[in-house]
Amino acid sequence: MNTLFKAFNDATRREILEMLKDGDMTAGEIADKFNMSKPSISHHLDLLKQADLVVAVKQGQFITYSLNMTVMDEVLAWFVQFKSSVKKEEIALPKVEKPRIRLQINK
Amino acid sequence: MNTLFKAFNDATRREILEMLKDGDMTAGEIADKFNMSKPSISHHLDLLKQADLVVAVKQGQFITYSLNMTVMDEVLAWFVQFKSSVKKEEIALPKVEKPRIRLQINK
DNA sequence: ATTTTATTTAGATATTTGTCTAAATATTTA
DNA sequence: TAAATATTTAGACAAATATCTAAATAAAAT
Repeated sequence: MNTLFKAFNDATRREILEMLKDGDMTAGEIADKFNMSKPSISHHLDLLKQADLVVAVKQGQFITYSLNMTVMDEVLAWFVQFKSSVKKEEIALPKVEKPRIRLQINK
Repeated sequence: MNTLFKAFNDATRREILEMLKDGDMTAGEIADKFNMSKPSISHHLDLLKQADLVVAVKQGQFITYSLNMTVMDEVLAWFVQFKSSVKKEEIALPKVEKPRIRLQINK
């Protein structure tokens, strides 16, 4: 889970994932969409790969990246499981406020 | 989403969330469960609060933390939406391999 | 009123992360 | 075989992060 959450914790990487929803892309095509050096994008792709969120396939001199939905499902499952295992608390009764005004009896 | 993913990107913070599933806890109770200084835990609680994942309520000298499931639902929705908007690709036909052996006719 | 208890804020520091440029690798084209 | 193209690896550096100790704040107990 650690590697997975780390992968998600960056706007560029999340954008890459969003882009890959519409179909596979080569490293170069991905890099062209960003105002960032190719080595930087390469590094982001590496982190996504480490997290198993994407798969890289070498085709000649190109490397095509595609989404791995299996892992996406795992993350989803983590959240669903989390939600379902939350213990419902008794409804907390509203606390009675300390009165700001009180009856004063002067002798 | 940024603040949210940042909050999730730490094992200690995820553990705190898991702990709160079983019921509300004070800052001190939470800190006692970790081998880490109170200021550090306080900092983690602050990030969880910024992400709206927890709510802090001061009760006398104690501060009680509880889960905010609303935001959990938002994250879940993000993943569900992501999944549902993935375009299905045509099934890639297996590439025909370059034959390693071929019929040779010698004159 | 003073001390104790619960918690946070401030400031310092080591580690991790994101980015860059330059160089290396691998493949295709001329 | 040499040049061009696609991509990664290596190394440097600044910014962000997680952690700590010491000090500040605020409420409760003595």
